[in-house]
Amino acid sequence: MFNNRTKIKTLLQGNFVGKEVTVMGWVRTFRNNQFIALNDGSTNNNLQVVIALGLLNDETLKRITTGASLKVKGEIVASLGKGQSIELKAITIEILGDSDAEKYPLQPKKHSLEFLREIAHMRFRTNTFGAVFRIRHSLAFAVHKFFNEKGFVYLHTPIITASDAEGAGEMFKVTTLPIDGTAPKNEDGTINFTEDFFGKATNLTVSGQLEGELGAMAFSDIYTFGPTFRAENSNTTRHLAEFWMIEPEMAFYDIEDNMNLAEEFIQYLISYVIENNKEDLEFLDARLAEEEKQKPQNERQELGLIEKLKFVTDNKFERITYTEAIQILLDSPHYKKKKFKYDVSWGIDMQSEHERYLVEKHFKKPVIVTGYPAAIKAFYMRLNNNCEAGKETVAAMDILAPGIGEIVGGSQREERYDVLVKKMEQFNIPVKEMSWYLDTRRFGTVPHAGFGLGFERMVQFVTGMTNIRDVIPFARTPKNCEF
RNA sequence: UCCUCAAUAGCUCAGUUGGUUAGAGCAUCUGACUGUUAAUCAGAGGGUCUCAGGUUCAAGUCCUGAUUGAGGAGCCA
Repeated sequence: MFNNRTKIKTLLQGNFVGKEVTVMGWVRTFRNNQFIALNDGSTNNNLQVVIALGLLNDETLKRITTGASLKVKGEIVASLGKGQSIELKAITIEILGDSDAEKYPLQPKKHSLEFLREIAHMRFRTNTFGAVFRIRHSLAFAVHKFFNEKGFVYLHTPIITASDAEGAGEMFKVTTLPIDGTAPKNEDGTINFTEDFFGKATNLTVSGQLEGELGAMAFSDIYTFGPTFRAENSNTTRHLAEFWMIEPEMAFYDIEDNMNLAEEFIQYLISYVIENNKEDLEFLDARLAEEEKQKPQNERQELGLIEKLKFVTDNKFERITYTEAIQILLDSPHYKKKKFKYDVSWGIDMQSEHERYLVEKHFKKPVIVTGYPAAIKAFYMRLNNNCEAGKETVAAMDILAPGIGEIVGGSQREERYDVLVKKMEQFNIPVKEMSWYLDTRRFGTVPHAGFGLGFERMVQFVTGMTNIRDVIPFARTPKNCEF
């Protein structure tokens, strides 16, 4: 029986002084042959275990090394030392698992994030990653809580898909055919997929949106939350080959409703973490402040992490149209001094530098941009009424966050059958293969909208971690699929 | 995929103009120390200088290529 122990979080929160308890955890440091900093992952804080002189023989003392796992029975007492309010006076100590100090990679010192990434299987045991992944959990839980409270249905859209019409980037192929060149071929030399497992070419999903729309046409409001795959050769701090995405889809919503929901959603998620991960946020806040100190003054963030999060929950997001955004850029001193690498004019797909300027320099808070040119956005986005010829726009919305860039991409969907089919033809989408999608527009079509939120980018925003590979347990990126 | 930069002890990094035996802090090991806070003090061990070529009397240092990593760009969430 192991489960009669008390978690360290519980001990530090409650009033246990004078009580006898059993704790289990891993040694973070062992000082003076007397003080163990024990951590069990329930909280960022350690419990100090005190060993009285003579309790253990020398041989056992030597086995208490960084990383070893212990079972300690003892009495909770008010701490004599200054760094903590309570500590555990050990009665018995059992070493559950030794940790060879010469080989254990984590030392009681600061490690670089790059090094910890290489030992991702061990990095959960550090303060930083402990905090990051407890927050990641809280965010995931809050996602379900938010939508459940609003009556949304959690829909599991497929991970293996035959639809290649989404156009959201390169896909990973899924097949059971041999890859050594002996796969069955058609007369023209292409692979004969009718002999493949599914009888057709299949891929890992790049988005659950199209299937999500089918659900919304019955349940009114649905959301998906699952893994998503992109085979792009992207080497950046904000892209992964395997990531998690949340895609709500709502019937009887227009673009305005969509924006309201997305804003409320993001603010809810942040508030949940502020309330439930106070210590983890405080740790990350201090860590970030320390890092900021290393930077030259003009590159430093104005707000600390917690201040930034509170600012986002307490203030409305800025809402502007694409046309207004372009005008702001054209009027900016930055543009007039020719500091943009890429030119600005109506119709361009805004570059990172443009989005960063709007969010980080001009507004200094999350910005929702709507009404993008139809030509640069996906086929399913609703064409706006009364557009000037040659300046057609769609009811798209992107939410841009400081430091992260695009955190949400969404739109009101094109519900008019004729307009949608015409759009698909323009975008070279095979109308025939997509008839299941078009059925929603044939039978009881309604105005509807939805968006996709990159979960890891959200975790980045909340934790202040600058590299997306540090907010997912085991990052999959080009040339990297360890563990 | 493109651009820039980097790779030296377990980790973080120094290594001068190409020159003799490649250094430091932390970690580890040995010893001391029983109210420590990434404990402290004394001593010791620890190197295929990423890999493959090349230039040179001589390469950690210069050149070419590869690999890996970081930052930026594109693609996007």
